[in-house]
Amino acid sequence: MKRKDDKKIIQIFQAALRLVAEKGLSGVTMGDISREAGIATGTLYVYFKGKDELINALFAACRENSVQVSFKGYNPQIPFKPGFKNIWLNILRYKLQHFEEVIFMEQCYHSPFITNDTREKALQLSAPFYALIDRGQKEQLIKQADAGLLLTFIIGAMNELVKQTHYSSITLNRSRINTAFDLCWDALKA
Amino acid sequence: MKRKDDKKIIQIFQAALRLVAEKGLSGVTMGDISREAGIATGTLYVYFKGKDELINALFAACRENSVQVSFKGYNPQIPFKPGFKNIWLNILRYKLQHFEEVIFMEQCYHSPFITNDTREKALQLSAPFYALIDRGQKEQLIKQADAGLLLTFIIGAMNELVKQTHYSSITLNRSRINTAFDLCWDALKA
DNA sequence: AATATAAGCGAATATATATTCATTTTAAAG
DNA sequence: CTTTAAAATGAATATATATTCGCTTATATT
Repeated sequence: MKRKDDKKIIQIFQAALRLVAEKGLSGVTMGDISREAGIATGTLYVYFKGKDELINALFAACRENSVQVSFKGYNPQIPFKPGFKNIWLNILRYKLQHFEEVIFMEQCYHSPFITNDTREKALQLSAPFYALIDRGQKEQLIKQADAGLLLTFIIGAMNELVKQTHYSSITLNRSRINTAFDLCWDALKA
Repeated sequence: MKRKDDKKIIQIFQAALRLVAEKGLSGVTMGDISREAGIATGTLYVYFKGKDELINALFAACRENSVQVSFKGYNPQIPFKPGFKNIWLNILRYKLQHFEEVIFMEQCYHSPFITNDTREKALQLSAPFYALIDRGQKEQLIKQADAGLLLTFIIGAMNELVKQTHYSSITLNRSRINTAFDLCWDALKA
């Protein structure tokens, strides 16, 4: 007896991510994915019921992974601003290093592939971010505006930064990163 | 003899926009578009050589239109901040009223449909925005950071705001709009 | 009003893509 | 080492989609 190979799922996911970032969700076929992953097309159907399931599983995996990474090293003991910056940098680093995920998630949001259930579950994972904003507001450090609005601002700006960085191939050096963070912080601060 | 009908092109474009916003670029077929536009599938090919040309033409039209609208009412005579806010509001209004275009443009960017040529031309239309930032910097009103970075911030935050508004169906009332603008301005101001 | 010319049509065709399945390969268990 | 069950394969099939084309309809021009 042979066991399903977890490594193969990762191969499949990475192949799909690479291809979607390059050609968009509309331009990627099951055949493309299998070729890029170095397996036969039929094998995809051993791991996933079909294209829908594959895309939904990948979407969920990306979302979970990204939330996990964001709070790495976060400790509520340390003061808000450095703690916030740590998270901000975690997210930025992650998105720069996993550019394909940024594009994939963006493309997915308006595709018929993603089910409402998958969407819902992704949304629920945002809770820690709301809690973070809440802390900053309780400490009177950031504006008393709707947390959703503030998060929208932070994430929207960062996503666009990551995309612009990727296309322009301007290297995002330390100075540029700090400038970007200052823009973000000045926007938020009370 | 019968002439090609400009109104029909608009019908086709609007149908395509509606469908892409709903189902994503990957989920929209030529058949869908013709049905939604109320014409026969073959007629699409009277107006466009094929799907590629249709998508590229729509992309270019959206981009031109949005730049046009942005600077409506702008007058370099009036002080920078209200002039800037006017433009910011123009863009926000436009994006809220033409949500399908926001999604369509986003989806297109990473699709194999859009040619490099189309992409290039879209980029060139950004010149007036760079000029605007330049003015603000010369007047010492906004930060002396790279203009591309500042624009990225403004546009990224706004796009996300528009999307979040649409999904959450939180109405963006005057107070919320002003809060959002303040976030933006506080980020930029010197 | 007659004619010419292009738009408009949609079923038929060509093409691309997802999915299945009979067969082969792999590796765990006895 | 043999057996066995599941994974892996990829050509074959089913399905979906883009595109074409012979024909009809509309309307400018004479």
